[in-house]
Amino acid sequence: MESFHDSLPMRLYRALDAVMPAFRQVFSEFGLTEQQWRVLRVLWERGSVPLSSLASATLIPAPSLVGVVDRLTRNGLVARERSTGDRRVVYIHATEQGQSLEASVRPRVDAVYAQLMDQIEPKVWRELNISLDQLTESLSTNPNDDRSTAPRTKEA
Amino acid sequence: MESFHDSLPMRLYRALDAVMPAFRQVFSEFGLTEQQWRVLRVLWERGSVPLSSLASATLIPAPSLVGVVDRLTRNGLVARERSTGDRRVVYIHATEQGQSLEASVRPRVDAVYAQLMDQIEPKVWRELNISLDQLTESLSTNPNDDRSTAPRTKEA
DNA sequence: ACCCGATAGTTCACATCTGAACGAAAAGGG
DNA sequence: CCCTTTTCGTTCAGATGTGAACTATCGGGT
Repeated sequence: MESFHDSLPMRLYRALDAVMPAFRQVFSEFGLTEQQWRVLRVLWERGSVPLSSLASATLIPAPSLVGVVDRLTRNGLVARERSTGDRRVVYIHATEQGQSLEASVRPRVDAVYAQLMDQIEPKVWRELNISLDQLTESLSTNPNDDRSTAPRTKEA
Repeated sequence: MESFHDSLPMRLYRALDAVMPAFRQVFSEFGLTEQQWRVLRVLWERGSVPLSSLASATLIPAPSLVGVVDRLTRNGLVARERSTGDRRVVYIHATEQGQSLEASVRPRVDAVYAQLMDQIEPKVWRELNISLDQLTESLSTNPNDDRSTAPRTKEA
């Protein structure tokens, strides 16, 4: 039997607690929060993105994302623009100022990431990525399957 | 090179997003939040615990934990009691009502956990646990090591 | 006994999460 | 074309996260 301390959720939370502080320190040096950085990171990569897509790409729930975008807008880093086709959709894009921020922040964050990878055995790193993907994949494919009647076979 | 989507933090967040909703649904059936359940879970296991120990055991930062304990106290599930020896320390323990809750909640949560394990290949499950532990271990042991001068050997 | 640095719990300000609800606009069916 | 259902962004209320600061208390050294 498994104790609370060794449960999967606690293991995941501990891993994040070990990984994230180093990144957050860099973010704060540029006046950014973790979520604000995630938003910018996606906008740098994709240009203009509907808010709903931004939510799924950043893993920030929509109600939270509204506030994050509000504050980024107030700071002049991003802007909203309502779609002309589907007027329910709101596109978010980085402003000039938001764009230019990439050149200064990215290298610093990438350095932390490289340093992170350097502290871990490559073998562990690979297995960790694979296991995490398989976990997420398994759960999102068959969330509430009835395993008592269905065969254990993977249908992928 | 690795995209933002495939970075380790995002993988960890996605895993949690896949795992936790099923648990939270059970918690809410009993009027508990995830953090409240974590506190009770530790108190059931250890009896009376100083708030600082409770913080590290539940991975809830102290300032948040104060509020969580406040609300649990208001609901009659836990109680504070100041240590007689070191009067800075505050011990938290479950009340009768808090204790009795275990019998109804634990089985439900354990069932979700069993169902979770059932959706994952045992091999993946084992490797995931091991990898997560090694990651956390590596980062908490040598947070800012200079790997350029030190040998890569593990000192454990 | 007195001073000082460390510790435990707390408070504060601000940002984010969680789940429910809401209004506007679009999509689908009769 | 009207009605119903969905979808998208948003708002709301309550709970939690994050980092700084503050109080009471403890421990060590003098």
